[in-house]
Amino acid sequence: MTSYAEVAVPVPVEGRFTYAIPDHLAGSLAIGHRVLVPFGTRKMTGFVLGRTDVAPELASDKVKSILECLDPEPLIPGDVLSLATFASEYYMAPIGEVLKAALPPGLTTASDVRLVATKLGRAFLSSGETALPSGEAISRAQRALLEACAKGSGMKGPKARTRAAAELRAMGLVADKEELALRASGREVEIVERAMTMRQAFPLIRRAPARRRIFELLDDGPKEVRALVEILGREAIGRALPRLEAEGIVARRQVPIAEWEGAPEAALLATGHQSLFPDQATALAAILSALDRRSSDAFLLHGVTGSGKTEVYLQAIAHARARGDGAIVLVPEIALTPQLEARFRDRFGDDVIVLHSAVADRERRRRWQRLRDGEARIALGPRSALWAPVERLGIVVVDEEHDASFKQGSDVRYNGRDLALVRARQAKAVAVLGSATPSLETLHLARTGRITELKLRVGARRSMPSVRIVDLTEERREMKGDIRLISRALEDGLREVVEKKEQAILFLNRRGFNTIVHCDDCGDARTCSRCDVSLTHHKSGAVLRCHYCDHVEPFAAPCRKCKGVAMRAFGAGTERVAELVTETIPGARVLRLDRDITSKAGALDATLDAFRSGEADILVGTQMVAKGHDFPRVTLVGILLADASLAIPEFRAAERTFQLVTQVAGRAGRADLPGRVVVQTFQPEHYALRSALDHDGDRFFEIELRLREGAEYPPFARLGLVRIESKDPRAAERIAGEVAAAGRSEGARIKGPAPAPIGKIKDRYRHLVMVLAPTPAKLSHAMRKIRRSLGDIPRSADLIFDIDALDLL
DNA sequence: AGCACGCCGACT
DNA sequence: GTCGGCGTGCTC
Repeated sequence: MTSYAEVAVPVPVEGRFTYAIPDHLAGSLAIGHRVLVPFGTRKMTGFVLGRTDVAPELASDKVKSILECLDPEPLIPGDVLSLATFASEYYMAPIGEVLKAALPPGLTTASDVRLVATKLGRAFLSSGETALPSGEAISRAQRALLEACAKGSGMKGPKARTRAAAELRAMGLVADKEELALRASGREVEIVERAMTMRQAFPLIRRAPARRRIFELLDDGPKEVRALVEILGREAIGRALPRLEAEGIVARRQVPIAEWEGAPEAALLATGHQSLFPDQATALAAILSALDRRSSDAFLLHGVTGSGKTEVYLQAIAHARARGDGAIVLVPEIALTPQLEARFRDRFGDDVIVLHSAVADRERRRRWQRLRDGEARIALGPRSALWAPVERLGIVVVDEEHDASFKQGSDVRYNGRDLALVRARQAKAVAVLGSATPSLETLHLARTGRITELKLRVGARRSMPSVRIVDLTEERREMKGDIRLISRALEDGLREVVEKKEQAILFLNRRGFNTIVHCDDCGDARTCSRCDVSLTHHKSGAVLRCHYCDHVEPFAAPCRKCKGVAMRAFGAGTERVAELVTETIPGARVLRLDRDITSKAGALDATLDAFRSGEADILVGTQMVAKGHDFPRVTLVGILLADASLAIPEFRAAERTFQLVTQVAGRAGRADLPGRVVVQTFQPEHYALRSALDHDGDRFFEIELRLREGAEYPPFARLGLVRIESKDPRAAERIAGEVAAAGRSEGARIKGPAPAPIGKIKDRYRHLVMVLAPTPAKLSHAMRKIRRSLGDIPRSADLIFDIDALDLL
């Protein structure tokens, strides 16, 4: 009897595909195995989700067979697979796509067929003949194709399937070359061991220090070649080891990793614990007790910057590790917080695997494999680290849980923080969400008793900074309608900082030089020709840039409306501020930190290092400066326009502002150097600002929760967003109407349809429909119904279903 | 997503 | 006459 496998294929089509299992795999193929399958005209890597003996309800000639099993053992751990299944359903994303997002890059690539020139083909080209020895002539199209195939690694794509290609193939001038899908490495390690005794070897290596050193290192048994390389360096090993081997002094061999007992045991007991403050100790005790009970409790670790959340994570993880459990730690952007990585590294050494996208694909696969093999048990990384194949998961930490970067903005629109809670629950692991400014969602979970809130008040390492508010409305009145980018109060503060050789951070949530450029003749703002977005003036290149599509045009280009050429620029971005500060503060050395700077590789680290080591006095930046960097000499933080983020038209604007201002202000001051914050704003009385500056998070949460409850917005409802995009504005509007109608007839609470706040990006018109439901299950049901009930959607339109959407622009 | 198939305009 | 444009439908 034939048996079948349900296979997930990484394509954006819903559902699983059923393949027949060939006899030779019938005994071994298991759930989680990676397989090569024929898919349409291609071969693709799929994942076995299940096995069945029931023949699929398909014409039998349609059922194809699995070609190969790609790994000796199932690649995907069971718990990751079940989490992926959950995510696929919850976020309405095809399972194959979820798995693609969950695994390190390269493990899901399809095999590639390329058309390459054969030896005969190359010989023919270099001979310069126009006809083959057989007398057969070759057409111009054939020759062009042959030349293309002879270049580089050959060619692929539709051109490789033309008639000319078939003819060349028949003549033997070109051939298909198949590159197989990636295979997991054989999971073997290369080891070296002694092949003779010291007494025998000694005369041979006495006068060769490198060889002698290697031999000595093998005294207590075989060692991994990799370990020797780490100790003595690649060069020394490269020279000495082959000679030792050739002389029969040592032997090298490959052993399966499972049999390799020389692998160093990861340090189970971490060292270097800091002593804890009472709040930290209480919080830790609660977490440890849950760990000991294996009770899958979830906690909110709520504490301001400097209250010592990281130390609690570290000790909780150390405890889990001592019990033999693994850990996952999610951070917003690991690349922005090298210090956090260093602390984990100090405490846990090789037991930590850092996974971020800056790591090359090969290395990411290697690290992933180390976790899979249980060689390291702590995964640290951004959102995607959620999927790390950590064995026996004991604890999941989400640091800065409110951070929007945990929500993936494309493909599978999952929220890493939310899935972390799911994964922890499934694994019976403890979850710890940490933040100084928790999301309303998490806070609501705590207030309704579904997770336990652990509060950390400020520790002795830091005192609360003093705050001074500059009311820009008043400032404008005094300045007769003009406002200064940097108020007198802030300017004085900066001067003082520079004089005292301390440091300051200036925060402005806008890049560029001038933010708005108007035509002097008709007054029209220069907007992007492809997006509904004002262009930003970047002085360095004398260009206007669109921050949504990166399109640039010269500053001097004529107005699109009236063709006028006189332009006037208003507003300010970080670039302008940096210049202004350099001009107005004598002796100030200024660094800038924003995406314009960090788009160059390594520039971020270089800037942060330079500032930390005191090469500059003032750091001007966007929200990047708010992330968890530790700058001990910063005593002044200036927030240039605190209400900028309040102007964003979405219901979370106040929450974002509160979080941002709190985070930025938290950069100021240490116990020994008290900090000051100068805040410039047009709305000094706004509750989000007031609460942030009074360090009164509770007040903010009470007000905001009441507003959300009144409006029945999250966290008092679940929000799904349907975004409709099309090059055709009328089609987008029409479909949005249909979506809203479908939602209403399903009984969901609908807001919209409406043009998106950013009505057009990259020449695609955008409309939004918000779907609100009381529970996740009901939201899911409504969204599914909407998707199914829609009639004919032109292919040119895109429908994006975003569950628990954060980005409403 | 890719890829094939299919039906209409400018060129060897 | 064909090469190639992108609309449409399918992938076990």
